[in-house]
Amino acid sequence: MKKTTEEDHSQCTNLLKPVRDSLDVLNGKWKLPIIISLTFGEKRFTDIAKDVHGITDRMLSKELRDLELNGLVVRKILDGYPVRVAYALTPHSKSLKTVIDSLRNWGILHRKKLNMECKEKKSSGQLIGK
Amino acid sequence: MKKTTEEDHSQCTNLLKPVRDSLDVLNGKWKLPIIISLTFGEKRFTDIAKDVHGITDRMLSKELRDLELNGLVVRKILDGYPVRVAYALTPHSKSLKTVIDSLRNWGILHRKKLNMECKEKKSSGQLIGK
DNA sequence: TATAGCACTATACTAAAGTATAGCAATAAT
DNA sequence: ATTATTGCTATACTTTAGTATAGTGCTATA
Repeated sequence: MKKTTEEDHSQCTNLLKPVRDSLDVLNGKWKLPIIISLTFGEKRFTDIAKDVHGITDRMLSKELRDLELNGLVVRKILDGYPVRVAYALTPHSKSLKTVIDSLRNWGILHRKKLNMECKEKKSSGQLIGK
Repeated sequence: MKKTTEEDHSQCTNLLKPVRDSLDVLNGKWKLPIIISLTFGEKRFTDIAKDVHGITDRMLSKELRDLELNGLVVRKILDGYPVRVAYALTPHSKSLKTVIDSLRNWGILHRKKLNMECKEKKSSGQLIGK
């Protein structure tokens, strides 16, 4: 193994910095799922909740506020009585498409790998606990 | 706004499921940064710590263990005295490259956007507080 | 002999993320 | 008249993530 150089380190920092900027905005269990739900068109609170299985109202409410503050979601008040609300993506959050696609593809790959390992263990009798 | 259909919902679920699989493995502030550090070659504990600015030894130790369990990192014991350890990516974690690239690109875009907003506010005198 | 590096672990703590449960004001449907 | 729906908020809580600080046994270097 060759020694880590200053050169390597600054190259690494260059890649790291923008990735961390992304992670700061997208962190947590729910933000990307909410955005994904909205990629299929603007939706109401309860419709998002139905898509994003397992989220509580409190979390959905909080995360939508966070996303709005970061300019990733807009809250639209639909005119008419009673007042209804819809959430939609912004052009900025639409640019997350490639991020979402790459995570989707990797997720599929990862699950495939897990299944393969599971089969291997079964056939060699190693399947003991977690 | 058209009503959310069953069709839409199952399409959404299809996209959501693998993304959540990815997020489950990659969640938190440190996992991707650690992996990024290792994309520049296998490294020792303290070298990773230098790249991933701000991480504590405890976190690094814990996250490396997690990543190892999930098959994203291998721990190599280098022979010789004193015993030295190096961490390296696996083929599986190398397949995260597209994920990392897309996050990097989006991070750059996001920061550009923030800077623009900041300038706008300055020029219209709205820069108050956070 | 002293100091620093390596690869950690231990203990104790704070802060943030997330859950559970309930309620509310308005309207719509039965 | 009753119940359900919508889009939330409030309170209280648990769990997980992350920080701070110290220490260990070893070796290499000055």
